[in-house]
Amino acid sequence: MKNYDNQNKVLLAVDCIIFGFDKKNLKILLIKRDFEPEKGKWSLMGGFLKNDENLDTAATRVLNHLTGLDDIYMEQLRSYSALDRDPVERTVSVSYYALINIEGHDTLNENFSAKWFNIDEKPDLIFDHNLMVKNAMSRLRYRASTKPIGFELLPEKFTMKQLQTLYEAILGENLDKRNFINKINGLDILIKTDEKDMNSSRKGSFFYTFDAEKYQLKVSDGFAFKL
Amino acid sequence: MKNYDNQNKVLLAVDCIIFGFDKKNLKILLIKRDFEPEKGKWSLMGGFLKNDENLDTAATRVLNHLTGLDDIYMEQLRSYSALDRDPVERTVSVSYYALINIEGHDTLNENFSAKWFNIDEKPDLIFDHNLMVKNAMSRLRYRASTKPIGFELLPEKFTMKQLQTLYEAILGENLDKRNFINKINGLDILIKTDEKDMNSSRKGSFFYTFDAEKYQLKVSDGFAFKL
DNA sequence: ATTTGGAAGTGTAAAAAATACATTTATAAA
DNA sequence: TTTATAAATGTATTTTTTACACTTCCAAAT
Repeated sequence: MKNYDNQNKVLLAVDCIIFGFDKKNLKILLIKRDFEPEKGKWSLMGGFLKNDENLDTAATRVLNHLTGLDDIYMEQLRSYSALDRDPVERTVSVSYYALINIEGHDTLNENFSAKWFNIDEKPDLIFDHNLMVKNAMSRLRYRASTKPIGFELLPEKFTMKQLQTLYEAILGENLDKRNFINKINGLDILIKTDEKDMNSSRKGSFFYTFDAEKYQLKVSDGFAFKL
Repeated sequence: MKNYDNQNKVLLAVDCIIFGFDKKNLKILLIKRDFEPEKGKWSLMGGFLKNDENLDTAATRVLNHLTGLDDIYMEQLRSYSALDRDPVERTVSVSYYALINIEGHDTLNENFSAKWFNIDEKPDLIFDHNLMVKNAMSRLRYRASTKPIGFELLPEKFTMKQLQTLYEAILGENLDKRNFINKINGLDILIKTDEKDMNSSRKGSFFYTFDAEKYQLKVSDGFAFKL
């Protein structure tokens, strides 16, 4: 047998839910369609799987094409295969989410009309993209409580307040400042620098950095991140 | 624009990780390939997506084809797309897991050489199916602790011991009998029948049933299953 | 009728984790 | 030097989780 004859092939796409954080709000990157159908509506950035790449590669390519960024945290979510999900042609799509530290990396490919939206001000999207975003949010919430992926969204140096604000945005609830700090400090994976952010207050607040090496060491000693 | 021209199409398959429980052991249903390549090796049950069905439908069809069963709990897991994962032809596969109450439902389609294996006696599988099973186990563990899916694997009436044995098999660890019972009873979603299972001991142990209605009511009141 | 063996059934104390909560401190600007 | 404002800090309480051992019930054997 040389190949699987007479089986239906299908168009396979990837769609990226791109999350970012600007020190205050959790954001999502969307593009405005400038072609039919649904011209003028907002959508996720996507692309078709090519014969010479796997899905992770395709998702990375699509993200890179829009943002120019490499080495971004991405994770496959799930497949969407409703028969009529794309009115143009039957297409199955696999969603991925990406976490971007917006700081400095806000230069987007001009060929797309892309825009960052606050997650709670997201416009209505085409096809089943609203559902994809909803599912991505729920995965993000889960992941953020079991892996320190939150740090992917922050600049190298961040304040406790920024970290807490980010987690509040992800979890969608307010957290008690003292309990939050106690818990984070208990994890023992942050380094307190001697620099201060003087923008937010007169007193200034210390910058921290995430200690990836220490984190990895702890993980290999059986430590499991749990926020 | 009528369709997406010049884009590569791909074969899309579903592969099913079929879990069962026989009152003692967590099991997985595998089929023996009677064609090349890898003839004689064990594999997951799978099939190709057809043009007129979505992935859930395809997975349900594949499962039904092998077991004759309908109305089985299935959940999509993830996609596997390595370029060389199937030596015959480039194929992307979406894995699903199913939970079957083996009790009485052990008649399998004779056209496949299918066999139930204890999960810890699983043979080596073809392609990337070992990885699929590993990932399915980890999803099963997570789901079993956040949704009462364990009950899908049990017959309508079951003893506390059977339920505990099942959860031990899923979680891969021994649980304290009293703590387990206290926790389950605390959930208040079981009905204690006045029948006893006289097979396991002279004293006999009471049968319980899962109260799906009560569970649904509690869920809509904001209750979240957490074991 | 009595004994026996073995799983079923049951509760509590201790430890750990999560939560609720209010005052002091540092600094720039007025 | 006063003031305004966010940063920083600790503890008591409640809830959850864990550890742990004896009694009960019944069929089978005597």
